[in-house]
Amino acid sequence: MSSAENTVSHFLPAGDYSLDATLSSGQVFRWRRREEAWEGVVGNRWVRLAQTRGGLHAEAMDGDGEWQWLIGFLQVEVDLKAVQGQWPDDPPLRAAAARWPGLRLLNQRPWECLASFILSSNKQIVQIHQMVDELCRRYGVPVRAPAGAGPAHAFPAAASLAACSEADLRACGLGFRAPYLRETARRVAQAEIDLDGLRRLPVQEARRRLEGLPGVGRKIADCVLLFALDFSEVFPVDVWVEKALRRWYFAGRQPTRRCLMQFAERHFGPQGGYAQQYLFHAARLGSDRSGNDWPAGGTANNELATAVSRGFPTVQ
DNA sequence: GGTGGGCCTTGAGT
DNA sequence: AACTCAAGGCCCA
Repeated sequence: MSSAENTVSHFLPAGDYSLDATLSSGQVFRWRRREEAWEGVVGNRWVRLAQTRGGLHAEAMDGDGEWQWLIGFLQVEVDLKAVQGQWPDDPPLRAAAARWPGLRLLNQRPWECLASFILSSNKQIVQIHQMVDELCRRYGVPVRAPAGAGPAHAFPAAASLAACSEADLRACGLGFRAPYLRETARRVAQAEIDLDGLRRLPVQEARRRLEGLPGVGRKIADCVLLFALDFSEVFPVDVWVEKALRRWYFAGRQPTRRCLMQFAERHFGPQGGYAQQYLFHAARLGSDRSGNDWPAGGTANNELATAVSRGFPTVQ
């Protein structure tokens, strides 16, 4: 029992969980690192997380003693080695798994995930943080948190954002995304689309319905399918992942974007989403300011990785 | 029917 | 102080 500020503590065993890699890997946009811990809000609960020996230390406000809301979000019970065992055995994935042990996919609530990624278009991660924070501060329900703690608002309900004017949303810095978010919020609030119900559909149909929402194209639909709707095979291709694929799997060739998508779908398999997260992390963090590429000493690795895609047509 | 380019807002980084 | 660029979507040729 923590002595501070009426919080309760819980230990989540997980030998291979990297809080730093997971919470900073661009899946979620409102976690804040404070001292040696991470603070955020899951649903309507404030929580502080810290890496400890053999697992995670969680601290929340007094509750009913149930922690499933957090266990489910963090996916601590997923067997990471088993997931990686379903990957194809290729050098970039091997190297990424070795360099970022414990990088995990989270399981987000669909509405928050969808809304956040509508805001992500053509924005850097820090800017997405700012937009989401401002939306939560203005339109999110306050949640109980220790005095002076990090974010203390739930993510705004769809109905709350649907009730905003476009100008209200632009005031949060959304720019041209404001009307997209407003209209999508309206459709969700009025049950014109059932986000949770998409889980029961074939992936192509779920994707098609998401792409029918304004501000949602293939990339953002795929993020929601993977990060919130349990479609573990979905492989979102953004600019970073596209760079990674071209560099590490198609060195010296110029595949079309469509070709890359087909290769990814075929090559990475039923746990392709997890593979994508590692490649994304590697592409984004793996090259330093001097321009050195990753994996280090990459020539041999690149040749091996390129061999993986050898014979795969780069046109059509 | 698929592809490529311009445009859309904003602010952080340089 | 400009200027570029950023986990894209949309519209058009």
